[in-house]
Amino acid sequence: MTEIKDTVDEEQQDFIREQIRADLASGKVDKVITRFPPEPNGYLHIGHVKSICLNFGIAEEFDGECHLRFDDTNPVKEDIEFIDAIQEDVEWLGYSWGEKIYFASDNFDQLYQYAECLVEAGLAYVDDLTAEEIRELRGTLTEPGKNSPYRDRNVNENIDLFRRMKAGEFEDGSRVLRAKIDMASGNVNLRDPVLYRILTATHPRTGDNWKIYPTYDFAHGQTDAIEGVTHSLCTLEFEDHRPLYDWLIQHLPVPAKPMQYEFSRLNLTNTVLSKRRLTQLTDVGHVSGWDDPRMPTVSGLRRRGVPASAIRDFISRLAISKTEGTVEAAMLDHCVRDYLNRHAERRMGVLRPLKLVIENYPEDKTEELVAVNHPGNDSLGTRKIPFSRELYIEREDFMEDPPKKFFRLGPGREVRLRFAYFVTCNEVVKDELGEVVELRCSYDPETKGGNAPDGRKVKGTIHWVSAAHALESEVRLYNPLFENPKDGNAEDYLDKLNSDSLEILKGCFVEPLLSLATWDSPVQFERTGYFNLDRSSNEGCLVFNRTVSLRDSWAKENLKKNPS
RNA sequence: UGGGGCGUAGCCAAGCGGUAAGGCAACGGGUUUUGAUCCCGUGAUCCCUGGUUCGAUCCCAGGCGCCCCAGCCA
Repeated sequence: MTEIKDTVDEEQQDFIREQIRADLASGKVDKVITRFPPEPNGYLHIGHVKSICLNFGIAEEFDGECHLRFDDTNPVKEDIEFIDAIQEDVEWLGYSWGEKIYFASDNFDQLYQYAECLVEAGLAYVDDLTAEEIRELRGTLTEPGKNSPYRDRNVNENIDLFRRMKAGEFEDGSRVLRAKIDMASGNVNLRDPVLYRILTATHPRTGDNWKIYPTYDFAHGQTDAIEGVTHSLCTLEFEDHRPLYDWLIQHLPVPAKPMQYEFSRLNLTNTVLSKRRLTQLTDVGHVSGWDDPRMPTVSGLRRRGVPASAIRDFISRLAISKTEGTVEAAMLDHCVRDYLNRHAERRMGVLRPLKLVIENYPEDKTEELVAVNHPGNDSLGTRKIPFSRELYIEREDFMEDPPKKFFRLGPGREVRLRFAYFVTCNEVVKDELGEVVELRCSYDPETKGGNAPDGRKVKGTIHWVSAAHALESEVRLYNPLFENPKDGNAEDYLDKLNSDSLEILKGCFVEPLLSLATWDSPVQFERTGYFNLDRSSNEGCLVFNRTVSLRDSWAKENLKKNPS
């Protein structure tokens, strides 16, 4: 291990940055303004992080700014809880939005004025059709739509009706404001899209002031323009909306002409990244909440112990492109391990304990052995670990009838206890069921620290914990939400959930120093994985989350030999 | 003959007419008081077919495949 480096930021190149460089060079824009526009109807997930890193990242790189903007145009779905959670997540990821947080709802007055402009210009009309009727007249993907009978109302009548919609004179759903574009367009978004609808709901910010709310299409581009956004970056599914985005900007007296560019969203294997589905998982109770450590949400990853830097590193290895693909979860795991390997201090913890008694070690003796906190980074120092006659080792580090290539403990075999002594197994104690319950061993006092003066080598080194000093704790192991890489996208994804996604281990033992653990101080339990303290932990019962396991080529080889 | 996109190794991708970067995964090997880390090594007739060109992953034409759109969701 040579240097500790969290991010490697070379000049990133992608078609969006290329476009920005060109716009800057040509003088089309002199300051880049982007925006991250979440709708506060759910928690942020790692897919959103791609957009966050892109938008905030570009602002940093080009010395511009990125607005955190809540796209709060639909009060029936949105909630203050999500507004707060989203801010916390963006901040935790390491981005700042300056003094001002933007809300689409800040512009409701201006947006309304713009709508009247469109009506005045004869480019929008109030339609009395029901939602079903509108759908029927919209045509299909291969057949053109038909004009609404209300399409040719005169300007005065439209203005009057629109104002009365605003005044709350009409029922929900009874009327909408539509743009007058082209019912025969091949692009369905241009077949007189709805701009305003009547909604009776209390808005998180504007309360009951408004009876009508702008749709995404009407609010988004105009809000971009009002805020001075220069590059409005969104995902591929909005590509079809760009003509409408441009049409509105072109026909309205907006202060700027933002441009929309689309990139592909992030898809990850073995999980699900659809907000609708994540909402369902939490609502139905398949997981404990939005921050369940199995969730691909920012809060879930955080609770699981994934550092923000690792997430950002992962995103930075992704490319911004227009090709839709699915990134393997192994890529994320790699980034998490890479960061944690460099930063996490090492500790010892025994997940599935097996008692080991050193018969030639004094009953009343306790030694303090020195262990390094990080094998590749001396600056992290050392610590002392108590050692005594009775220890716990990992059950899987002992085999009664071990194969040749098994380097660990077995009857008559000698191994090294990490940072301690060489120990040899003399006797295996079993209970009445024939299960191994204890190992009787002897140690070599000459091997203190782990080296034999006579040059004798052992092939295996195992971790341990002193029985009298260890802290009992609970350890939670997490596995993917879906065993099959693609099942998160399956129609019946709920039926395909991995029933082993959470494994709770009780009666684990960890070294005493772990009493100082915190949720944001990741540690490596040597030879097993990276862990952090769960927020449900308390003094009476420590609870650790396994963030990610260590790579295990031994286990992998065994899996190949006897797949089960 | 609806519209809009996309197609480079198992996965993500660079490439912008001069003869296929990089990362992940996988597989070998070395070091190792974590079977971890680290180090070294191994993989492509660029969806197909024609055309333009001295030369095409890149340009043109025609196919094929995949994705998105018919919310008063975003």
